[in-house]
Amino acid sequence: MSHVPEQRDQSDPSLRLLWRHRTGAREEPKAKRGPKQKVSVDEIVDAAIDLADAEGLAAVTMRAIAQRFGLGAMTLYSYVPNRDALLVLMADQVTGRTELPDLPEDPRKRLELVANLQHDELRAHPWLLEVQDVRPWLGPNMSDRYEWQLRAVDGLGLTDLEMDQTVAVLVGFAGNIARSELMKRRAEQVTGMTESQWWAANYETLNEVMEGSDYPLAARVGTAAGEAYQAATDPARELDYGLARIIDGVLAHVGR
Amino acid sequence: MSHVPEQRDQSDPSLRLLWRHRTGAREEPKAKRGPKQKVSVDEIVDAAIDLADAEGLAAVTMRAIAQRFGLGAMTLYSYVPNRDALLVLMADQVTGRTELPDLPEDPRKRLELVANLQHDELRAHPWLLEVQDVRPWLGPNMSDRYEWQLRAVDGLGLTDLEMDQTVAVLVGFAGNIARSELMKRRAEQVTGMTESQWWAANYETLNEVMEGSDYPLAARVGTAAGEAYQAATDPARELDYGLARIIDGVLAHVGR
DNA sequence: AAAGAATTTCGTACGCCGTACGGAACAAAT
DNA sequence: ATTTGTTCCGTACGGCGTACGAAATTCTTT
Repeated sequence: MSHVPEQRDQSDPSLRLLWRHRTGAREEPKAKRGPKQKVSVDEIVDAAIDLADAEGLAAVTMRAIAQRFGLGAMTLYSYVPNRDALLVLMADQVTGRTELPDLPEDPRKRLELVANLQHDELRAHPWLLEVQDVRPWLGPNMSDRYEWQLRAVDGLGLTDLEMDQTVAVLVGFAGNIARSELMKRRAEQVTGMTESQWWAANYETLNEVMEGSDYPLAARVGTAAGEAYQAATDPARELDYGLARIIDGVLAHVGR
Repeated sequence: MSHVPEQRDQSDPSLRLLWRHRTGAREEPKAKRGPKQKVSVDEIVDAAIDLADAEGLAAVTMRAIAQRFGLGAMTLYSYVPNRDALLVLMADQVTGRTELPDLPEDPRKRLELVANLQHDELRAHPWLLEVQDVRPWLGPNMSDRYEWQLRAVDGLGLTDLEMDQTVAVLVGFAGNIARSELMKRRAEQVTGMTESQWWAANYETLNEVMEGSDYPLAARVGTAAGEAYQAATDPARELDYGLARIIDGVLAHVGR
């Protein structure tokens, strides 16, 4: 008999897992053998998201998740190929939780909405910032998101390439704001002091150690920025300035 | 005898380590006891940087670094309090390696320079992106950098607060570009296929799995972007578009 | 010169992590 | 009734950061 050379399936196994819910109409529940599965992939992913929200991504260990269901650690591997795949599933699943509102008419408002939605989401689930480092994965909910983002920049007069890049700039900026907020929170948590307390505690040491160097602008601007950030009751609006400049630039580019 | 209540030193121990080289003129070499140290903090940090450059931040383990000097793993802890502190030292030390060029007259060129310098550095040392997550630390070289960045946006007519935010936007954008480039490289390394090979290998699966959903814009824009990124011989210039928009916005804001 | 004190070196060990492996329990197909 | 493919999961391996304490080394003090 002739033997077809095995044509190994090069396709990524995570893909089918990501799209498990809306894979083409013909689902085949096809009764499987072995013990009934005690939980579902969705439950596992949800539990992992809960854990990450509550205690950070580092707390999302296979053992910790399994324990939530009274399962052995290795049992998870019959639901998910490995931890990284789980992180991707978490990212897509949590992305699906925020619904995508209708886009306003006003172009500026549209672009603001794209950035703000991303920012709010990242504030609610800061661990997404760390997962992003794994892969820009294309799950169903992330695909929906991307399509929605493109709709927001559609019709402005941008080229296809510019549309993609504009979305990237907006989303990336929102991510940077979220990241800086996260770092601040983490710093306070690790040191056990607020930012101003830290500065007070290290004032002498800093003076002593920086003797010889001088930073006229940094000193002036730094304290100004410090006070402003501290005074701001709503730090979420830290992104207003940068966002305004970016949108100005984009709208000017397309001649509005 | 009266007893002063111990007034524990709340100052961060890493600070003195960071500024070890330019701490106030009065250095006290003050002969210490015990065996001579076989290496220096700088050598350790440099070795760690080499490792990170060559094999990524994950390869920077205490054991691996120690081995480079023929030392026991625990020996490093007499030079550096812990791994996180070492990462901060690495970040500051590598920041000191790129010299800060004179700033051009033209405001636009100044802002471009800030972003490009950051981008080039992150391309050369991608692990900096992961270290940033640890802390926005203020070492000597990072302070120099910040001061230089502020000089670049000084005199444009921005408020102090806006100066800080403008620098943050530029530097953050450069970081995002670097991050996306890094993810692309990593994806190719992990899958063992180029990006177009991956799309080819998963074409069928994607079609099958996305049956039912449709992404008109994403399909059009995605392929356009994909081809463009692939065609670009110099992907480093991926940042041109976003950078131009951001700078447009900033310069418009100050009325130039 | 001898004793004491402070430091560096580093072997061992602990508690984590992801996960490879293989056996047992189970349910469907034969 | 037997085979076959799954699920569940205990055990174990290698790797990580690092706490601890002993040994070695060097300066300070007697």
